[in-house]
Amino acid sequence: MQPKSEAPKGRKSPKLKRMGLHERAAARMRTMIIRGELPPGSQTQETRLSKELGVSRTPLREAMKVLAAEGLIELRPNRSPRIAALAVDGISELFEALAGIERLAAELAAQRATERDLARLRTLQTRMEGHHRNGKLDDYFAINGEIHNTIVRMARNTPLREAHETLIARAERARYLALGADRRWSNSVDEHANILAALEARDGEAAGRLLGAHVRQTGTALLETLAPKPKLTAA
Amino acid sequence: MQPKSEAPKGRKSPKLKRMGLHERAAARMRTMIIRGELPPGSQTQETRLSKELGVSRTPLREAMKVLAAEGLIELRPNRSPRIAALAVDGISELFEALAGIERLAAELAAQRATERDLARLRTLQTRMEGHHRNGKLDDYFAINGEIHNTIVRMARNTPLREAHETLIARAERARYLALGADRRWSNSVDEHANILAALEARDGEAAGRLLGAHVRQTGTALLETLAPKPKLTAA
DNA sequence: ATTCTGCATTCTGCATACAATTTACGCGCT
DNA sequence: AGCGCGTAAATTGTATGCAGAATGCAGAAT
Repeated sequence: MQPKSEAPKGRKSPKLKRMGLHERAAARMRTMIIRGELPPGSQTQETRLSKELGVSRTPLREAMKVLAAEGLIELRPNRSPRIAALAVDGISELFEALAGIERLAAELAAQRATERDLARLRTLQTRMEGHHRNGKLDDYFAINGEIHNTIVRMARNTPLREAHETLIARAERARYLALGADRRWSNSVDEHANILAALEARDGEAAGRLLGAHVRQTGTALLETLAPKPKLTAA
Repeated sequence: MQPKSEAPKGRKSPKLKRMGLHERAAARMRTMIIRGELPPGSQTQETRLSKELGVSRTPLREAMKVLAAEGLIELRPNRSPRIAALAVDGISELFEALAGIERLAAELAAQRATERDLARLRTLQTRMEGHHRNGKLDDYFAINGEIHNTIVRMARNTPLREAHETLIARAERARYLALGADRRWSNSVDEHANILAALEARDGEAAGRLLGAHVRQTGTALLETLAPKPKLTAA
């Protein structure tokens, strides 16, 4: 991941103008993979995809390398790239790693957060609670993710943030499968409130412990909704 | 994620034969960057490098994307890629993140290590102590790194292992600068012994704490030897 | 003397063409 | 009929050519 670039994920960013073709191809493929339009385990043909995306094979291949580094696709020599499978084991490991990273981030954030950071976090929390009350699922999820990203940024550690970003990309994918099946809104809101309180108290150990547990629970909840159909373990 | 773990990083792998050109270019550039043959902050020209490596620009550009994802080079639109600078801040953050990851790995490893894992670790520790007594610096470092990697693998968490790998690549680079300036051999050996003991006792908290502290100390020791010449902060 | 402007050069970005490797199919053999 | 082999089609990997952007330089205007 490029250390400097602000939003390489192209998440509805207003300035899509100044993006190279391979970046746009990568962004497009990312969302396609996350949304399941490219099913896990399926094979991709360069010529077909390049026509579909309206670019030539050269930038497409470059995009493939990027996505492979993010763990979204799997590259084999002289063979068609495969969309990475999303096995249950993989999801479990993924959220475990994510929980560990965010725990560390929270510990550091508790030490380094500025008042401005905390204010921003409070604002987000308030907004999220609003969306929670109004039942606005999409907005709720968006703010929720932003809170996690904000905490990670508050840790003021670039490599950590980058590692987090790549893991988040994969997690989004799993989350999309359980689309809105997250029935633990209330728990989640409360947990966020507790984490915020710990950060404000500069209690890094507690903040880390709470955030880690929160992420782990999110993962297990997600796994439970996916449990009835574990067919995702593509060969 | 991927059930069958392979070694896409091609770290001096014995079977270099079946590697694509872009992989070989990436591997070659990796070592060049780690060894400082491509100085931090310097710019790379595609045509020049492609001639130097004996490949065309296409696979070289693909290799660039991979290295950028690993954080070793920095890509700017329509500009020459730059070898990532190694600022003091960056090194500090890097080892901080690395310490966090390895702490988590040790905690998990304490739960999941098989007897075989522990036996392997004991063997490595013995060998390392041997190299330590004989003053064999290179071998010592090799075994040392292998111990860390082994502990991370013992955590049985693929995403975590992958994140660790990319961070290690950058750390190797910093370590190369302080080449052998690590005067804390004895400390390091003892610390490793304590970590091993904690793992054998299945005490995850202690193992994590010890390993994290160990990595942090390695980082600070490295920074101290680099302190007199902080010129590495390329613009 | 300095700065702005326009042009020429150089380099990146992309597309296309070519080579190598894999996969598919059909023929012949057992 | 089943299996193995060889050839052809398809697909990935690599090289090259061309267009657009950035950089450097020269000259003119202030």
